Amino acid sequence: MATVEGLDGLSLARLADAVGMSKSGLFAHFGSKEELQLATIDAASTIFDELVIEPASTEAAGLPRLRAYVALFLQHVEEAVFPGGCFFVSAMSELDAQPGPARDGALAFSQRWLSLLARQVMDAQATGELDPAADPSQIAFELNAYMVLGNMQFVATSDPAALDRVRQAVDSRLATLTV
Amino acid sequence: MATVEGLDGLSLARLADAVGMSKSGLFAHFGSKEELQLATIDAASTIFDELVIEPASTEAAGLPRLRAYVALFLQHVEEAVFPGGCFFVSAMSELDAQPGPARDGALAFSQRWLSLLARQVMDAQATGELDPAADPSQIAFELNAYMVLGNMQFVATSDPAALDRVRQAVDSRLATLTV
DNA sequence: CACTAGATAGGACGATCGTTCGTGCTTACT
DNA sequence: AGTAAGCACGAACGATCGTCCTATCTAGTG
Repeated sequence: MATVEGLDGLSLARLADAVGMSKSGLFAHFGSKEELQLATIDAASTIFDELVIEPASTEAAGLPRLRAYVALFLQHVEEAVFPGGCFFVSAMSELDAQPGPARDGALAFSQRWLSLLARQVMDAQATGELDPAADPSQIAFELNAYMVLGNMQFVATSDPAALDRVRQAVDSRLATLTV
Repeated sequence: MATVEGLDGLSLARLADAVGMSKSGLFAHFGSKEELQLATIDAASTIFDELVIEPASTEAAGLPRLRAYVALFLQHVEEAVFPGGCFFVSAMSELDAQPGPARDGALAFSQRWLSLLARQVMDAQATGELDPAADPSQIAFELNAYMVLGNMQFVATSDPAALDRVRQAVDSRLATLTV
């Protein structure tokens, strides 16, 4: 719900109704709306780990795992695990100009995701799969950019072609780095 | 204000206070909050045109104008014309999962922006500046992706390095297409 | 069985939301 | 001078917001 209405636009009453609880009963579990938002970010983080990060870890470090990250990310967007697309794209867009614990939590996750991508680039360089002259952080930024925009376009248009653009962009970018 | 609090999070009372009017006096000009949001999108569209699109039209069609689009976009982000970054990145992120006239308006602008970028790629191909084998829409997608993510990171971190990443990404991507 | 801790419900609170109404003030035209 | 139009205002509306208080129910412990 937070990916559709926003972390702030989601109200206690609607959430309580959705889970079949009373507003006060739900509220008692968190104590404040901000705590609920932080718990929501934690929950989304866990889901993302389970659906994207952990499954990719079965692939060999380097290029295979990097491609698995991209494929699993796009899959979780296309399958509408979150109806409003990637949770952290929604959250960062909403919170990026609003300092506070919620923004810090979402930002920390985004940076962890970026560093995971960068690490796979580094590993791919170490194994000789990718050009060692490239800046891993820069490549991670570019690949993530494709995924973020593709996610937004897919949510807005429901057109899987947006995700195909991401795949092609990733492919052609990695091709320029293949030795 | 809409780029910080969101088009929905912005309330009539706060806006009226900010412009030194009464809530009812301001409201009378629009008739409903949705009309205010649509007028806000129109106003932001005009500002973007004046600061980014029109100034770039003095550059020659093709590669020079394409680079001007990127440079002016990054400039308007860095100068915090909108305190929450590019208005349409904020708007699309908030509205992408909420069908309605507001989303349609923001989406239309985004697609116009993308088509402007794609047209410059086509012109650059026609003038022999860029590889004619590339798909202009695909290149526009990739360049816009850099700008969108760079915008989000800059707003969240206030670190101009995010915009430098965009510049480098654009440069290296265009370099692969230079004949 | 008595007692306690925890979860949930209902109800109410003050604040704020978008919206409506009635009114005074200014401006411009007859 | 008289009048109509438009603008801005204060006040209030019902709805919804986050939050708090209190009561009820259940599970587990002695």
